[in-house]
Amino acid sequence: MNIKQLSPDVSETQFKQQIFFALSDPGRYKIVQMLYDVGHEMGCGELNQHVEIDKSTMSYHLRTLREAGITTTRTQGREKYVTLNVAKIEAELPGLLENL
Amino acid sequence: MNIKQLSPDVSETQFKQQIFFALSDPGRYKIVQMLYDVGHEMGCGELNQHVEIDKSTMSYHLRTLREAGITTTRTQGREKYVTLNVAKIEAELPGLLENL
DNA sequence: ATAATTGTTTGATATATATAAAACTATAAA
DNA sequence: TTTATAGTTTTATATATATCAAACAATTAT
Repeated sequence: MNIKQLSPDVSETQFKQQIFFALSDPGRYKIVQMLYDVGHEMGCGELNQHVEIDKSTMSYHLRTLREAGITTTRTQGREKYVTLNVAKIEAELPGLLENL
Repeated sequence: MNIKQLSPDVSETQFKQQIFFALSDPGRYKIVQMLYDVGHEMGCGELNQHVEIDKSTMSYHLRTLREAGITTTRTQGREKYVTLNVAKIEAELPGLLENL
């Protein structure tokens, strides 16, 4: 039994709770699911084609995910590409993503 | 590849999202964690000793969990006992509980 | 019967959240 | 340089959520 099981770090628990919060919303759930399924980064516009929500709402959800450390964003020209931080999520909640 | 992976049932996704919602709150997170760790039903009062929140707030959270199908409640006399529906949760999100 | 207990419900309240329109920023195209 | 595109931020709004005090219901103890 490792130390993590005896007393999980507050920030670890916090990250888990942020993941749970993110996945409790249908829009964000679809975004995360989509990103995981395609297995690579996606442009915001591309994402928007698959998850039909207003662009400002999409931006709001993407910011939530980004600020929680669940995704990472890369800018190229005027487009932005979103990546799901799979390894980071798997480190805390192994097997979660594949069961969405 | 089974049918579930191709098109997960709406209600399954809904149940998952309810679990995520439940776990996004610190109080409910602790309740679920405690119930999982002890491995058997707990009295509400007993739970309240371990998770320090107002009794009415506790009741509110327990109702949320119960109505989401995450827990089951049994009444005996004037006391109530709460059980975590481990099998049901594991069926949708295997490995989740052990990683809280 | 009266009092103590166990837990729920109601009411009030403060805060958080999701949504979308409109204005805005930055880059690329014409 | 003007226009179009991609995405963000602001503003407004409606709804959801968490919290606790107080009243309540039900059971058990005195």
